[in-house]
Amino acid sequence: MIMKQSNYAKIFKALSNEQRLKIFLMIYEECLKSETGRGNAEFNVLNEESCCPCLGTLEKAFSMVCGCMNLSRSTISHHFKELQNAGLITCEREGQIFRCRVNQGAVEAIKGFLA
Amino acid sequence: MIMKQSNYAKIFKALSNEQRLKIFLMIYEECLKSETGRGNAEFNVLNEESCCPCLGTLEKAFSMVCGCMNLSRSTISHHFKELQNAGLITCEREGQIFRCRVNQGAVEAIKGFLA
DNA sequence: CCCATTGTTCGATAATATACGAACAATAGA
DNA sequence: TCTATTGTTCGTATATTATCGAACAATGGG
Repeated sequence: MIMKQSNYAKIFKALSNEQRLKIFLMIYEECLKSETGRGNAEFNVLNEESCCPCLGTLEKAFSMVCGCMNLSRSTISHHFKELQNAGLITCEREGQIFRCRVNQGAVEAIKGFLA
Repeated sequence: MIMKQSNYAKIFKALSNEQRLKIFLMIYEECLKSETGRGNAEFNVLNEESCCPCLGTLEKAFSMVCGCMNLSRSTISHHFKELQNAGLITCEREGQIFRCRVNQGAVEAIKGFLA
């Protein structure tokens, strides 16, 4: 419990929507890959239930996410915003590139929730 | 990730409401106490933001929870149900005693979410 | 400069969630 | 048996969320 209860509630709310959870895990997985330089089988959660067999890099995140989830662009945009508001990810735009990163602090908080 | 995504979404949904999170943590904390035989300062999350300085045992859970949260009994009952539906707790009634337990499987799942 | 692509914002709508009080059921004690 | 307590269920009101499409803004390429 390394964070206020109300903050945990916010994080959990962001992850309580299945679509958003999926998006978050995509980004999380991508971040892991790019940090460790390899795909970690443990995190290949997407292949199981999701539809994104050819997921590239999350730098062109948005369109790919759109492509593989049956949601409109406005909805996806909304979900990205929610994840940002909950402090789970940060997104920045560099020209055409839309770069997403998982917020390490949030990851630690989640890991430390009941630990 | 030791559970299906959709199950995680369910768990997070249950914990996404601040009142319900508080209730869950009360039960969690009580379960820890009774298992280890001592209060663990790390889990005294309730004192921080909550209102239950004299929390006894969760065996008479319901009324105490009611007493220290500003919610009607029907609402509390509803929240308990939600926590049960998400698989986070189990409740059983023994006469007047309403005994709650945290579901250990769910705890493991939460701990294993990003681990 | 025009176009295609990509993301945002707005307004609408349908679905879900939160909460209450009233009525009810089960239980223990007087 | 009557009563007080405790939890459940039901109907309802209000608030929040999820989603869409349309209109818009920014960007890079031709």
